[in-house]
Amino acid sequence: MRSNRRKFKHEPPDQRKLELIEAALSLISENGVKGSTVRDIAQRARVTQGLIRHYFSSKSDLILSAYRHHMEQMNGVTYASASRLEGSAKERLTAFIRASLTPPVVSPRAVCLWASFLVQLQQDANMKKTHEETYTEFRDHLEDLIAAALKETGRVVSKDKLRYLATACNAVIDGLWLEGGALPDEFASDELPDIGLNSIGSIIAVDLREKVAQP
Amino acid sequence: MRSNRRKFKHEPPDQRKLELIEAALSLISENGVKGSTVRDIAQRARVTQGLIRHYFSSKSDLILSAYRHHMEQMNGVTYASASRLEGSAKERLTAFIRASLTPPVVSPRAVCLWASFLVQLQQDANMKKTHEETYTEFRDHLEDLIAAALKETGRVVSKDKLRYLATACNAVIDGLWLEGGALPDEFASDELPDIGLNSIGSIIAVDLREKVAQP
DNA sequence: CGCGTTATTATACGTTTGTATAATTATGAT
DNA sequence: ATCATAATTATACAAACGTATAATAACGCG
Repeated sequence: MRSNRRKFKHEPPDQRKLELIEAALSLISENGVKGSTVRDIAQRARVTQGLIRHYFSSKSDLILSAYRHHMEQMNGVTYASASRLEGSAKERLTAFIRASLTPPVVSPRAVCLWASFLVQLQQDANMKKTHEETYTEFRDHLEDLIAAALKETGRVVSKDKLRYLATACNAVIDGLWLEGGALPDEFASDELPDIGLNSIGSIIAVDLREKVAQP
Repeated sequence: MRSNRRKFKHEPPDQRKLELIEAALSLISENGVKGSTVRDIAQRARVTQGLIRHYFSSKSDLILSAYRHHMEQMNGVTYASASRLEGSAKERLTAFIRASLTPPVVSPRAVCLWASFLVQLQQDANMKKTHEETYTEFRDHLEDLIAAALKETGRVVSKDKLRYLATACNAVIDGLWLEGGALPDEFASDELPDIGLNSIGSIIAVDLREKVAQP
């Protein structure tokens, strides 16, 4: 009897794992975590469902891996923008804000993923831990950049005041990020970073507006 | 033979319906939409699951009703704060921002509900319509208040500039709302409206501070 | 080429889910 | 008190779900 079995290729384990994670993320952004079944995820990755159990001990294990991967990617993009610059503290802060308010960080996908994962955070202690780590990391990074930018202009602020400013700036970034991702058609391509730089500039009293190229 | 059947009381239909909606909302804020089964919802409302089908044609009908109820309530609280004031435009804008950044609008429950519903918006056309209506309503309300406050100080801005300012202010409110709800322990009771009033005041160049408050 | 290993497919199982329908109880009008 | 009606409970069912296990095909190594 002829075999009806699907043909398949052995992929390097890390690559297959990544494919499953990518399939999971794209589906979760569309249907949420509970709305993304292991069968759906396997189908999108073009494998059969049993394979998921071969690479991940359970569905929630896959979800956690996908969450970590996504957060690392988002934060990575943002941090890289600020750290590869050799310029002034003000320029690094500007680059950081700009990266936070530009695709791929700002995107419907990212907002939907954030919303989908939020529900799980309440129930999965491992995810909650990952969340707190990445959030604190981002917030401290922003606080350092603000402190450096203020110092650069000769200003010294108390620890409390610095925390206050970082919280406000962080909220502005989050808000713009949220709106930009939730309503992608409402904003012109440069509008979001523009609003962000102006607003944060107002809050910390540092002019972050980027000048037109000098003659 | 003695009946094992549960005793029950007839409730006024509207009240029972509201109880089911409240049970649904509280459960959705904990477990998401897909994570809240009709059995769970019925149990929290202390009725049996069949009753849900008696009041709602399907689960998604109940979800839509719950979403509408929640949004009306949130917007209602905010609008009431600004409209019952007879004071200046600046005072009304301040009250509006303050209400948007104070419980019950700011709360873990509200943020979780927002996140849970966001996923459904992509798939349910009725919910999407309700969403766009309530969002536009809020945003226009804010824009009107900003316009009035600017006019009060003798300033006139273009339509585009006004839209720009409203978008930025809206984003600040959203961001602070998000952070306040997601991290309720990070903020002292008056910190959130304080940051909001300062930041928005900076953006539109109107001093909204009610007292000497900045640390 | 043959062979062990493991990546992959295929099938099966028990539970939960939304929905449908039947059976009963409470309530208000007569 | 009785009766009709609406509210509520109880039960049933097919589909979908996460998980477990068995079968097979691809691959690297001798």
